[in-house]
Amino acid sequence: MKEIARLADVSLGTVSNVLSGLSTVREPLRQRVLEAVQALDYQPNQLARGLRRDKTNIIGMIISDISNPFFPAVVKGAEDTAFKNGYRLFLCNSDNDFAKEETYLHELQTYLPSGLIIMTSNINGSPALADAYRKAGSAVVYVDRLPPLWTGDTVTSMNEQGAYDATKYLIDLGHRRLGMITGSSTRTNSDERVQGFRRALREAKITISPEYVQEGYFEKQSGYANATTLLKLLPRPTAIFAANDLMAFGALTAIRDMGLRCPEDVSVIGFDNLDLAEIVTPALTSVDQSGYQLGAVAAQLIADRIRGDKEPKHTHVLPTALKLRASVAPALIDFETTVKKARGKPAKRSR
Amino acid sequence: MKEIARLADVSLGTVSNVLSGLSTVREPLRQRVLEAVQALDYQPNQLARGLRRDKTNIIGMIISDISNPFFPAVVKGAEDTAFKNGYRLFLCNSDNDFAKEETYLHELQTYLPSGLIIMTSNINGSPALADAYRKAGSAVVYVDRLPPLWTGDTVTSMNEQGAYDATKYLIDLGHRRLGMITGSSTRTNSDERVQGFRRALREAKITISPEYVQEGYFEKQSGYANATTLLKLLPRPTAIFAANDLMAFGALTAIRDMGLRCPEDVSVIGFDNLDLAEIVTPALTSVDQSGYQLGAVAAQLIADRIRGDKEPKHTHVLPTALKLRASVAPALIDFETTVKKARGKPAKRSR
DNA sequence: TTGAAAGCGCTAACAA
DNA sequence: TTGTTAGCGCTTTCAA
Repeated sequence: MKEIARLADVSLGTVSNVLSGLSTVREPLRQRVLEAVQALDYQPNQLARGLRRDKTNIIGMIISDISNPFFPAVVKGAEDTAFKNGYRLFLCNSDNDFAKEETYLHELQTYLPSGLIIMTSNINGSPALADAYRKAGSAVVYVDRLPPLWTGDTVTSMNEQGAYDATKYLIDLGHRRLGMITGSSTRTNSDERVQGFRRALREAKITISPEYVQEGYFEKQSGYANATTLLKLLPRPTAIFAANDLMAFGALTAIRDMGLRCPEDVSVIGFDNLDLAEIVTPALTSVDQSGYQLGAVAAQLIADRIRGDKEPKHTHVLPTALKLRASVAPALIDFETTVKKARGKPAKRSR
Repeated sequence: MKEIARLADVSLGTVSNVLSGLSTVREPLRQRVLEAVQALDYQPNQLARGLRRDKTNIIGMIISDISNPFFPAVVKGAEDTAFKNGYRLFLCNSDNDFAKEETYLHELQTYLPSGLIIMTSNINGSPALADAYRKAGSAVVYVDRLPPLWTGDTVTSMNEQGAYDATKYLIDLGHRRLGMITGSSTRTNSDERVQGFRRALREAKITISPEYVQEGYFEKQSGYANATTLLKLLPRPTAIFAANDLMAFGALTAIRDMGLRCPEDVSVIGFDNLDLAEIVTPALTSVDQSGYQLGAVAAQLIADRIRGDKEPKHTHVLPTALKLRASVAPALIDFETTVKKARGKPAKRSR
């Protein structure tokens, strides 16, 4: 910057004013400065600028597991929107390791980012740290998974409704013995999906015993293992709703490995509508949520906050949509259940 | 930091010395400082530290497309290794947009990172910028895709050999009419895979006309489109080698959509050995490359460089391995070709 | 409208 | 062994 000042024969302050675009610098001077900037291929030192301004153009984004194929879309949405608004997205992958998440959270803050987008790996842990960001003047948004204690801005999908829609679809096709593979119970999005599943059952007056809802952890192997457990239950479920696509993929493999067929013997629905849902065989029916939108809305929220939005709290909930594919078929006429009903009803009446 | 100095009743310099761990501070003082650090939950301002030290603990990583499912493994490998060495990985996604890559490259540099790991989106563009990093004292490694003009450290997989192995495997199974879907020609890794393919053909004295090698761009749709083109050729290829798994997935769909069967009518091999290669139907035979290792080696290279490694140039080339799955079958006895040979040979002799 | 100068939080050279 | 101080590159008063 000194060099520029020398080359353009102005003071440091003038160079700064030109670069900040803010001030009232006379045109000839401005030109000289800009030429010097060009000539020297100057880039302002963001470290010094940030130190002085008490704020950088960084938006930090913490994600819990970059391997989960749902996340890239979220990152892309956040990235695009942040970039357009002049911010740079710095991604930190916590690898589902909460200690790592804390380290990143602590350290990232000392880079004085303008904002923080966080898909936490532990909904019980971070709000205190995130609050420190807010106190320091950074905008914070939780995305996808919300710690109950968090009182600030959030962006999520309609998890409950999406799960409800998927379950209702199965019920409408005649399925009565439904199984579900949930995500980890430390994730609110999983809980909401379970609630949607249960609401649909309740409305249809279907009761299932607890072992028909198995807890997984959002990964393929977990879908495989839990589907295997579900399919060994008697009576066997005719349909499985998995809380995400990865687990649904695992379920498809489990079904095949047990000598069963999807959808003839067991229907499967996932959640996320990953690109791959179309590729697997059979193509997977899935609840679509827009990861891109999730990220884009979060980044926009931060940009707005920085520009002075003072609303007490934004709570964005984005719509989902059921994508119908080949992994679901109508339930076969269910002899066993029919017989039981026939036996059961008189018994009920006789009370 | 001032507060700490006050609380521990020492000077700023002493606090700094304790925090840097370097100096000879008497134990009682050291304790007082550390207690104060605890009490105030102090985190050093990395902006100020970086500005002063002329270097931060950031390793920047630029990837061209976070949606490509091969990349997360690379990122994870880099992340783990960087973190263990005390560096923080900041990821920038250029979205295959070279202008964006340039912007990130320019701006990231002014954060004075210790290192830069780059999977470029354009092998012709960035070495000049990357050289600026080296001049500024940051270690730079190119991963996966290497600009020909780059003279520094690199980490890649054995693309040529992997492709050779895959092709030879097909040839050994009797395939003679082979098709290939390449990646974009601006990527060196794609070129190397084409070379491996051609070497195997050459060694087996198989010649194919140019239209049996179609140029794709590493995405699923591109695999679909190019496979469709290949399968319309006469004689139809009995096997297709795709330069990555995503394109191979597209090819599988194309085969099905044309009413053909894999592997009975057409065998398919991909490259990358994504997790999903096991999930698709039929399970995809693929050349495995370790993304995790690619990233880990790159990050280690940077850590070593920062610690003073002065070797002129490191060129790591990691092994690949062919993973056999259901998408390949032996070639059927090939009547058409046999007839041609029978006709051709006498003709040749008569010359 | 422009220039001079203080200071952001930290490190490192030097003095005590 | 500890304290003092200059200064990293920039922004932002304030004065000219």
